[in-house]
Amino acid sequence: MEKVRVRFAPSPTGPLHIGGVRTALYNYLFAKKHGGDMLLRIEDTDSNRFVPGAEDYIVESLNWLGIKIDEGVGAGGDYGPYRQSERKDIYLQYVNQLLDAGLAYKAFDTPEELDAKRAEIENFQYDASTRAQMNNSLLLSESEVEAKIAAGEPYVVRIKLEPGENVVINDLIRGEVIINSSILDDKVLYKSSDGLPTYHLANIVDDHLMGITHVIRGEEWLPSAPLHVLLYKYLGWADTMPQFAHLPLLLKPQGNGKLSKRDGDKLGFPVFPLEWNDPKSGEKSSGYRESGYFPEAVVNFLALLGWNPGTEQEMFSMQELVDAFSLERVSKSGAKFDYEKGKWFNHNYLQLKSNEELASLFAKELEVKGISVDEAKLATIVGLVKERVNFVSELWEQTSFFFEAPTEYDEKTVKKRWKEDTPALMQDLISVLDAIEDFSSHNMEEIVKTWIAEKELNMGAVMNAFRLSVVGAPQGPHMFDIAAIVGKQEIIDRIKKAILNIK
RNA sequence: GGUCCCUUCGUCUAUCGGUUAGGACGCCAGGUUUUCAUCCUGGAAAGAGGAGUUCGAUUCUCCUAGGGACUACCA
Repeated sequence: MEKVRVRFAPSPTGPLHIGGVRTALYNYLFAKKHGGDMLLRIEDTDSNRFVPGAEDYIVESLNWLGIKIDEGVGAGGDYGPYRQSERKDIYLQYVNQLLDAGLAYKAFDTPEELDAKRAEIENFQYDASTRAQMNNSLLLSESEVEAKIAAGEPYVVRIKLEPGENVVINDLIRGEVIINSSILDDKVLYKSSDGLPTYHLANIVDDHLMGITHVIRGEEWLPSAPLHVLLYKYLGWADTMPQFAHLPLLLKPQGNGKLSKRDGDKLGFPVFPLEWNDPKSGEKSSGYRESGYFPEAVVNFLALLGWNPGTEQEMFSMQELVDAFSLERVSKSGAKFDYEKGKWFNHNYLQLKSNEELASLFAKELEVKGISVDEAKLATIVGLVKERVNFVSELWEQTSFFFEAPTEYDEKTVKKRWKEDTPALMQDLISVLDAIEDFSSHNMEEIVKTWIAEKELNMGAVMNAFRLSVVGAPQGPHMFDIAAIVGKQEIIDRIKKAILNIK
């Protein structure tokens, strides 16, 4: 079997969105599963929609996620250039081939004329039934055409489709899809205005020239797949046409429609892998990376949206995904994006990180707050609370009391746990704590518990008031672990402060 | 409107004619705990509707309904 070659071919019209990321991921998994190559091609044939920075953004995103590019933009290779805007001459050659073969023609209709036609005729379509009413080379003599072009009249090249043919697409996910060519229109393949082809032509030419074996793309391309099949045929490449797989779409969690770039942060979660600052509008959109997601979590989460291994395993490393992946197990229906599940994945990956690794990430956040803590100590603290959080950014609210004394005390808890005799009790606790030499968690616990037992005190009354004094709220890890880390003097100070300030 | 694709718990999904329709997220309850969280245990929760094929349909076929995509000199 020939070597598998797949491509991810985004258009640099803005940041990559999460659906595009999944398409890239599935391409990558498929390629690696079969020992093949993953190419990155930039489809910048629409000069009007080009956005500066988008290409770098795409490369950086894939890099962050661990989707490695074997060939193409940012990686080089023997089939370049990999930017379509740099391949003008190549496309022109095939445009001419189609023109010469009578499989395409030049059309001079202006956008205004086309709009007028669409307004005039309901469901107007530029095809075999209407092209005779239009302004194109099929109706003009060669010299007339040349004269128009010489006069600088812009034109487009349209494919000349024959009606009544059933075009069969053998989709690896959907099976056989049959579409009649009569419903297709004479799509524009090339624009003289900028000398660039449209997606359809560029895509087929590049996939062919680059030896692409499998085209794995979003379902939005399914309706134009027959056009692509026909183009392979027109260009004489039917024998080596790649296989197609149209992926189900990622849908909005609520409401209707597919997830789109324009959703930005409106949905309450990022739709981009990395933060994006729009150079035109100045608008900033959040990214998964900046929101504190681990790339492994994003990859794992995305992989399972539309694909499943057929087993009950949910946690997958990239390598495990590669090993388990198959297009047969990609589902056919669109998947609503479930942000909650994404958080759960991040939670799980966070648990897998070492305390030291998390501490060093957390240290950066503390630095911003002007807090510097010994890394070993910080690792201990993180270890105590990490199972409570989904993100490193949530660590602060779980640990702030390790670094600063509470400034207020949770009202409900005060009402419930701070009774008339509590100040006296806390005063006694201070004496007990003050007398402890080895202020380790275990030793402290033994001494305090013995004291409680001997004095026949109420464990809950002591411990809850103790916690309220130190933490300010009814939460947090084991009380003696907290106390050992915070240290004797500070603990005593906090209890004193609580006695003075509560009520 | 037209064409195509799709349809199992709220969500992601398993099931490739015979199952008490399974798992996960989320939700609820109970347990553990000095608190909260974690954790453990349990629970509620699904085959869109209608025909047909079959001894037997969630599974195959058709119709209806619903959802989605496409319908640009955008990709």
